[in-house]
Amino acid sequence: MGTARRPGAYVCGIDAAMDVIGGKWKVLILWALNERACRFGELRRLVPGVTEKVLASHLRELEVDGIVHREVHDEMPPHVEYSLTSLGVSLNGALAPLGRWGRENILGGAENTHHVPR
Amino acid sequence: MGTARRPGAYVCGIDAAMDVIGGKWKVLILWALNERACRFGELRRLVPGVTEKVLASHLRELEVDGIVHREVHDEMPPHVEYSLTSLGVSLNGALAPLGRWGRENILGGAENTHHVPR
DNA sequence: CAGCATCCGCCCTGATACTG
DNA sequence: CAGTATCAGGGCGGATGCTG
Repeated sequence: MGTARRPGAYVCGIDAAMDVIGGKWKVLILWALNERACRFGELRRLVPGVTEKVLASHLRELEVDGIVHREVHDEMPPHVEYSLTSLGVSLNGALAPLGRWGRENILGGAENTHHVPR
Repeated sequence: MGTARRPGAYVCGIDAAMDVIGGKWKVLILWALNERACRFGELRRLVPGVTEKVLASHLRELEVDGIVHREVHDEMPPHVEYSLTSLGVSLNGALAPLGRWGRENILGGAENTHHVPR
């Protein structure tokens, strides 16, 4: 993990993509941001179990990889909004079939069609 | 990683799927087996860089998860063939869009349409 | 509120050697 | 050929505390 690692050593498109989404919580972050832009604290609540440090580092990696856009509003108290770039949106689209597969074959329910749980 | 971990703690289908393909070499193994059934030694050559130990453990996890079928021919010398189950085939299908995304957005070429490189 | 700094620990991964 | 056994290392993730 860590943003554009293995420079050119990718064997196929899938392991290249896996490298981008390979963090423990990244797909959950992607999923959360798919609905709407979020602030840091929101994301922390939407991704249950993640710590501040890991969330911050994952967000930074996703930002460097061009998946996530980070917008700083210069206020007090601080206000930062994270949102998907168009690349992030397309990534999420490419992830959708995998999500469906997991829901149908690992889980079993029909719940959780698209959005992040509460 | 290790086969049906986080019992029921999945938040959505994607992280459930990620848990199945979360090993460092698993998608490459899947990709290789998508073409044809393979013996252990073949896989080792088709997945460049993987060690015997890790390949064996990944294959075992994929087997327990119902993705890979392991068939032992009782001969001398030993002969074991690995192939995808129908679940594995469907997983690979769900992985295809992600592979396309990675190829188009991380790599850049049009090579590597589907099969594992030499 | 949105982080960074530091320390720590575990699990995954890797190298090597050996066996049925 | 197809693994297992053993040992070792590293990197990712986790907990806590502090700052602008």
